[in-house]
Amino acid sequence: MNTLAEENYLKAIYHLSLNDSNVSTNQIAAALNTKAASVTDMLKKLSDKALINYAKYQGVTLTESGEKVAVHIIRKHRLWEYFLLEKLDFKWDEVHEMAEEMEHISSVELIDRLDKFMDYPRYDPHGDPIPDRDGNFKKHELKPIAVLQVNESGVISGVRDHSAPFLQYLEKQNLTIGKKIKVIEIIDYDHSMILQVEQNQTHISREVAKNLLIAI
Amino acid sequence: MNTLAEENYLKAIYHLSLNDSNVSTNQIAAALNTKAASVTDMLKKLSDKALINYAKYQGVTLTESGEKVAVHIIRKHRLWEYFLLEKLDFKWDEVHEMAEEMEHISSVELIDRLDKFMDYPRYDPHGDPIPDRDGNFKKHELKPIAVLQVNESGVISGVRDHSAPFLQYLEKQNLTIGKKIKVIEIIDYDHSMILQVEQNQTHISREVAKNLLIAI
DNA sequence: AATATTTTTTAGACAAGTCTAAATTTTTTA
DNA sequence: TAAAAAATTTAGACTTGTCTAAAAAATATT
Repeated sequence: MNTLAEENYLKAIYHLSLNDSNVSTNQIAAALNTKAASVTDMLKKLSDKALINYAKYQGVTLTESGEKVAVHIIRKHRLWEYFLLEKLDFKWDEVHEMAEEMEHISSVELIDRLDKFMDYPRYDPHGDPIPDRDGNFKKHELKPIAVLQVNESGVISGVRDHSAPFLQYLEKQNLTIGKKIKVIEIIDYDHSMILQVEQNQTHISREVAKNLLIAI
Repeated sequence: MNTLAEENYLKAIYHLSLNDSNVSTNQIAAALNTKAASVTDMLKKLSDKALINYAKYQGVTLTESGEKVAVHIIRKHRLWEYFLLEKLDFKWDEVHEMAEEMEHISSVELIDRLDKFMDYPRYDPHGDPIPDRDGNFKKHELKPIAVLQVNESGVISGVRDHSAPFLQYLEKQNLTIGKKIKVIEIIDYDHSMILQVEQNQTHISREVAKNLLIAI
């Protein structure tokens, strides 16, 4: 098995790979809140274990087996998040930190039974897809609200920023998963947007519009 | 917070304290499958953190705060065991290993909600009492079947050995928590016992009789 | 009570994972 | 395209938790 540190590196590399096919040392260092030198050390270890493709100064990609490990960790993370929300009544901004610890529980049988216990949920509380036991899942086709034009609408289906402050803000604005929104106005000056959400209108910054995702 | 290693030491010391008020370095080493020298090193750290009372060559006891930490870990362990058995349908011989990992999940709120979710169970699948959130629980008054005389009976209420092989053996012999047993005969030669369990009779060794507990 | 045995501690070493500071490579810019 | 800047790696060090071998203390034995 892999150590906790190794698992966290693989997960970080996986997430970063979604934006850039080749992930740099500095990106990983920033994601894990550590120093570039530490990352280099770990990349050698992961490379020795054939979990990543690594050439000095060239950045990294996950190997097939590295990706498999990463996806399984993400499966565990998202299933535990779903459990915390659905069964233990936590709010969507509270579950991430706990799931960060729980995702490292090793038993495969445990996670398969948890999956069954919850009747095989397909999406976690933040709208992210939950991989099945074979690692398969729909990479969801979402786009940020920021790309919408005036009068266009969509259904809130995910978030790009998973931090508690952002989620708490969304909760307060009633901008939660499943809600239908429509763009009423886009302010030229700062590209902020006025949205119709159910009976109310909300004014959101471009920053928020870029981090809130709707189904295509 | 305490490290994983520290938590495991505290838990081991707690369990050993139930038999001997003063716990020795070698006992801890045996319990944790490590070397006496390593134990000495850790005892110094735990002593520095005021979690144990330690004087060279004299063995250790837990301080009040050390015991509090240990009991909370045990609370987590037993609640997770209960969850695995009741909600995920694992068998009683399968839950211990997983709970060894899960007991280190740190969130107190999580464990309190898990407790509520399961409606505040008082005993885990092995008959051990589950401490409440304040660390209170009935230290149960059980005795091994080995102390019974012929014709005496009791209700199986706990085990002293929590290993999977022992539990699997008990399961096969139908000697599970809640079953009523009666001593039919004690063999002089090896002190093995013949028990009546429901409609059947079972012959158990003295070894087994010492590790199977009944309510007083 | 003196010696032998067992238990415990100390000393020194190692692996994992991290760090700072310096060196090297790559990329950018003038 | 050569110098400057940024990114990355190397070198050496530190912490945690572990180990083996040797020393010291406690306990048991004769």
